Amino acid sequence: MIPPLAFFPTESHAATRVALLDAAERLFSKNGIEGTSIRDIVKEAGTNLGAINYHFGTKDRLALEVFARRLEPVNRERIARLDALEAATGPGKLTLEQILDALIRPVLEFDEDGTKNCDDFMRLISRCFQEPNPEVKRFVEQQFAEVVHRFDSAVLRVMPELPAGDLFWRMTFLHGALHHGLQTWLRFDQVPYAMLNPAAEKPDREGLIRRLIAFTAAGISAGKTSASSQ
Amino acid sequence: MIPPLAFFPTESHAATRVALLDAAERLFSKNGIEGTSIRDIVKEAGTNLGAINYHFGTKDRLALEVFARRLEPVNRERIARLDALEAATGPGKLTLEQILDALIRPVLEFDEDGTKNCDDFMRLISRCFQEPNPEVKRFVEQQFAEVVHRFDSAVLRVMPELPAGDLFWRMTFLHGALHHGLQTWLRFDQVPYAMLNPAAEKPDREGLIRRLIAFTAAGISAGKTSASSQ
DNA sequence: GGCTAATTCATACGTTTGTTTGAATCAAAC
DNA sequence: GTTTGATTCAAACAAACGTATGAATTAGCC
Repeated sequence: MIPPLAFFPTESHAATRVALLDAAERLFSKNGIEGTSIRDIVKEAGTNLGAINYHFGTKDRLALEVFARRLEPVNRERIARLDALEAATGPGKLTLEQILDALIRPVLEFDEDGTKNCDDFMRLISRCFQEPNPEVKRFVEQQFAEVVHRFDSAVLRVMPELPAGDLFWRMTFLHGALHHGLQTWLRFDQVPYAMLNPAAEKPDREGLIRRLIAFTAAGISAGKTSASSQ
Repeated sequence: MIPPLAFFPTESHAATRVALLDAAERLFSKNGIEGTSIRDIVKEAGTNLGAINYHFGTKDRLALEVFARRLEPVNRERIARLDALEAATGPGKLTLEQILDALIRPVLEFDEDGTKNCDDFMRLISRCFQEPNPEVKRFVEQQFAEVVHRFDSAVLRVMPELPAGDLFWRMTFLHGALHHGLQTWLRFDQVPYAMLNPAAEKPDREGLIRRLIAFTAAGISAGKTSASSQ
């Protein structure tokens, strides 16, 4: 019998389905997609091998849904915050820090609505750009393209003197800093060069956001005679 | 017969050995370690399955040597350049940009002595922090710890007013920007949001280095009243 | 040429992989 | 209480996996 595969997250019509997604998310974030077998997943989810075939068909589609389930809400939230910002203050009146806050904060805060397992997915986010799985990669990059386009425009409006070619690379560096910083923050207690460094401290979530914004805002406005704020 | 496994790169006593390393490097960078089978590797290297057992024993040790072969020279070069810099000008007289140049340039330039396949390994570098293989991970982080320690001290000397806790995170962001930027630069022609953005251009190697240094130097000296140079 | 050690090769072993199947179980409707 | 459709389960499939083995082949030295 052909599994009833609605293309994307229809509804969590079965608890088994979300248990599988959670288990896969946790194991993928630890061992990667290729490094996780569907037997590991069903064992962690406390169910059976056939459940994967029934709910997702193949491992590849399961992987795709693992990413889609989290990535879509995060990116929707990013754009929604930017919209709200531009609606509240005039589009030209924004500060760079406000824009970066809308871009960065949803990635670290998207468990506010009660979503659990957010740590596991945050680990996944920083990994998703190097995922070799072609379906997953295409989805991630397509999602990403939309966010980049919106935020590029917003930054350009508050920094009209910045060449667009420069902006592309600075936004690329920003995302690298964001993902690697997030990864290091989440695994702080297991990162040897963090443990060995007595001066290194793990800030709370808000502290990390503040540091990220300070660093990337300065990087994006590099070359200007003075930092954009403070 | 037990394979003659000297612990680390003894000498490339056999052409087959380096052919295997090259092939593994290329395939690992494309598909990850778990996503690459040793059968793929020996096929790419034009040799036989037994060759891996003979030269490396196991796949895990092959993976370790793939990383060690390139990472050690790169990190040696980074520290050597910093040493040379501090020897030439007094340790206190350095600029932040000079220090970052010593940190960033060797990653992008380490094929000067004729090492080929450098592109493949550059792709690997940006991936090595999320490698689940425990032996590889331990090696990478240990290598990294030494570099971080040396460069943290150097930066602190030119920016004595920067709290050491801030420095740790800013250097973390720097490495994220470096690796993700490198990854994007190498795959520029395949990155959809780069192709779709008419303003995005792929600079030459020197241009990428210049942009990276400008961005990270500004980020590290964020909060100061004026940018450190230019 | 003949001996020795190093290297390559074809082949096989036991596991684990993703996927499939068909029967068992469950929930709700009639 | 029986029927129906959805869901779970144990079992099995072929294929691919990492590893091991022993015979061929090669290269260097006497």
